[in-house]
Amino acid sequence: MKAPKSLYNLILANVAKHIALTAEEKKFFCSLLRVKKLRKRQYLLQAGDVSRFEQFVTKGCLRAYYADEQGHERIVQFALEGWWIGDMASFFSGEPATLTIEAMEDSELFQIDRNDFELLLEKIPKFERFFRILLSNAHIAHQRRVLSHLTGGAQERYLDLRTKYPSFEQRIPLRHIASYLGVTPEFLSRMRKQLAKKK
Amino acid sequence: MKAPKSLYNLILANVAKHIALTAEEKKFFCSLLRVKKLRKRQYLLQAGDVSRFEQFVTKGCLRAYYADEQGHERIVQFALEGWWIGDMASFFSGEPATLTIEAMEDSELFQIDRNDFELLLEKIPKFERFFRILLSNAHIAHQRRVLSHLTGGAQERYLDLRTKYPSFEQRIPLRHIASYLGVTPEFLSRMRKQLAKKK
DNA sequence: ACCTACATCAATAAAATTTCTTGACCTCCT
DNA sequence: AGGAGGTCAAGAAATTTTATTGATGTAGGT
Repeated sequence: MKAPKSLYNLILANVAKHIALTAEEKKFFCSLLRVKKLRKRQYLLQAGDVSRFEQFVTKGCLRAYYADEQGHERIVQFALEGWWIGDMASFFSGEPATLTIEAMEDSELFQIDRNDFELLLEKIPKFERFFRILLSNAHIAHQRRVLSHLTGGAQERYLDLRTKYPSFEQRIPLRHIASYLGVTPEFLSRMRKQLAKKK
Repeated sequence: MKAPKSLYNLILANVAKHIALTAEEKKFFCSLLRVKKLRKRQYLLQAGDVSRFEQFVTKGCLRAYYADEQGHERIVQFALEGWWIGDMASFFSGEPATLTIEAMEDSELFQIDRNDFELLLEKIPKFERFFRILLSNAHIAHQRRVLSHLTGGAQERYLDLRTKYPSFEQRIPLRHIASYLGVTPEFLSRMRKQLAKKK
């Protein structure tokens, strides 16, 4: 270990939500993690590069987005402390990433490398379960998002986001929230004004 | 070719300063180049990563520096349009880079990859000469810099820089110039005040 | 034909960040 | 003792990034 203990506690607590590890196992797991620091606006991953890591955020705040040729960005995920983020597709397949991941604040992450990841699953099969749960949660959340786009209006999505993640508004620039919601920053700005009036 | 012709002209002109190429050779050379775009503050290379490319700046402005553990940066090179930049040590040896290279403006580069570089030298041996000249120029400049540190004061170095590269002051933040000169930004600021008074 | 829900573009305002300058006070060298 | 230069803290200035607003447009639903 070469990171302060408290950081490991954060990720261990995250793991403990789904599987129970022995002291030995915890130690082994932590030994596979490496710390990565990013400055604000720095890319963790750029579309086109291969993603060799999955990561867990211990500090800061990142966004993952697809960018089309015209430079239009569609944000698909935010990640704050305690969240996992990465381009799974590229990580597992070894193909170039389609996602770009960028730090929105100075951030710190734990990274686990593709090989160590395999090693981990081999040594501690319980992690299969852990990552399955992670993935399935992500999948469910994704489905919900798609659904909300099909059924509801932007205002509804905005309110949902606000109640579900109240901290976002304080930490994430509005234009990024707009991109996440699938509207323009201008429109989000107007929506907020509306809502403020009503109350 | 997939970049506008004028960009190729810039790099071809640079090459032509030292060696003459046939149309065929030019075409081959250009075919090995790939375009890389960087946003302001983005790293081209981070200390610790392996540098797989050498690059030629077609737009923007970058700096290369060593950072010590305390985060102190010592700038060793600036590169504007028409300059080559990279961590040769890492490029040739395959060892992790000790230099960090960062864009100071949104920038565009041509990159040539290690393998293609070898290929180039093999196919067009004239490039041996070209890169030798490049290297030796860099070497000479480096020697001069060391010398100026041993003999002269900071003011002298500053004035030299200003006459040699007048454009620097307009494009490069003073604190970077200070770092390049080996003084603190505060001290540089005072030196400038002094000089302004005298004239 | 007329809403509603949203987009675009341009201008401006407001906030945040980065850069530069200054003052006060060291230190080392000769 | 004086010159060359450093550190730290505070402000001022410049630049960049974000957010807001107004004007105007479009597509789909009723």
